[in-house]
Amino acid sequence: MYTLDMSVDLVSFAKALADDTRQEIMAHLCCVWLNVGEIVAKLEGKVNQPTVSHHLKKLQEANLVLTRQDGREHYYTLNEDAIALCCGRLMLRFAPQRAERLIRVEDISTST
Amino acid sequence: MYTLDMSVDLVSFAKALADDTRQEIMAHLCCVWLNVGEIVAKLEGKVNQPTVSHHLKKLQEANLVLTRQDGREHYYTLNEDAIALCCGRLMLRFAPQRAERLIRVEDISTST
DNA sequence: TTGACACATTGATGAACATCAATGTATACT
DNA sequence: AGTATACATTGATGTTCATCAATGTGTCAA
Repeated sequence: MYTLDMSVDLVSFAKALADDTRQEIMAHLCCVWLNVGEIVAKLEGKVNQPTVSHHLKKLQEANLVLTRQDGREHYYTLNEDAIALCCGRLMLRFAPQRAERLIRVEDISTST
Repeated sequence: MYTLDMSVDLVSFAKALADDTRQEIMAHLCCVWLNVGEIVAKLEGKVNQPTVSHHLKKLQEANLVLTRQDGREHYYTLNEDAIALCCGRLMLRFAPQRAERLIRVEDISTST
């Protein structure tokens, strides 16, 4: 059962997702831990390291990534629980008649 | 079964949601048809009519609202199908290990 | 401790965007 | 035809934001 205190408001969630580079980073972080250098490499010159760090900070502020430090290297991965919660709440709020057919409503808090 | 041609890419979807006023308008349009004047009234002076028209245009470009004209009045409501599709695809892409427990995967296109 | 490495932070710059007053356009009424 | 209504569009303005070069901070290795 998800509770509100681990949540993120839906505007912040949308803002965190509202950038092409950030979604590309997120796709690379799905189900795997990568450090910053590896992420920069995956982006193949599209952006530089400070830009990646900037986006990682934004994602962290939105609670969409988990962090682990190992020596000098900082590893990131997606916070699937938070993402699934936000997606579920988005659907409940803006597509409630579809949501009731698609998702396990009892697992998502319905309070605003 | 949803198909890709009615879809919206997930960055555009997020950008459409990435504004406080727009989400407030969307909340008012959930499961009900309202014309522009009624939406302006619901916002209680927060923004003016041109701003509401601007946001409605953005939502329409993102395919998140349906439109109907009746005389001089233009009515809007949420496009729940498109919203549910985008939420489902977001979950499949960024929280796949949660999505497989929560949603009817067979109803959502998995192609990129 | 000195040098190299991994990453974060700062400051500057240009682009995207929300907002509104003013105006345009289409519809309805008389 | 003429006026009023409902909404869209335009142009201007201030803000938010993505990006990068330069620099700072912490960690490892010799």
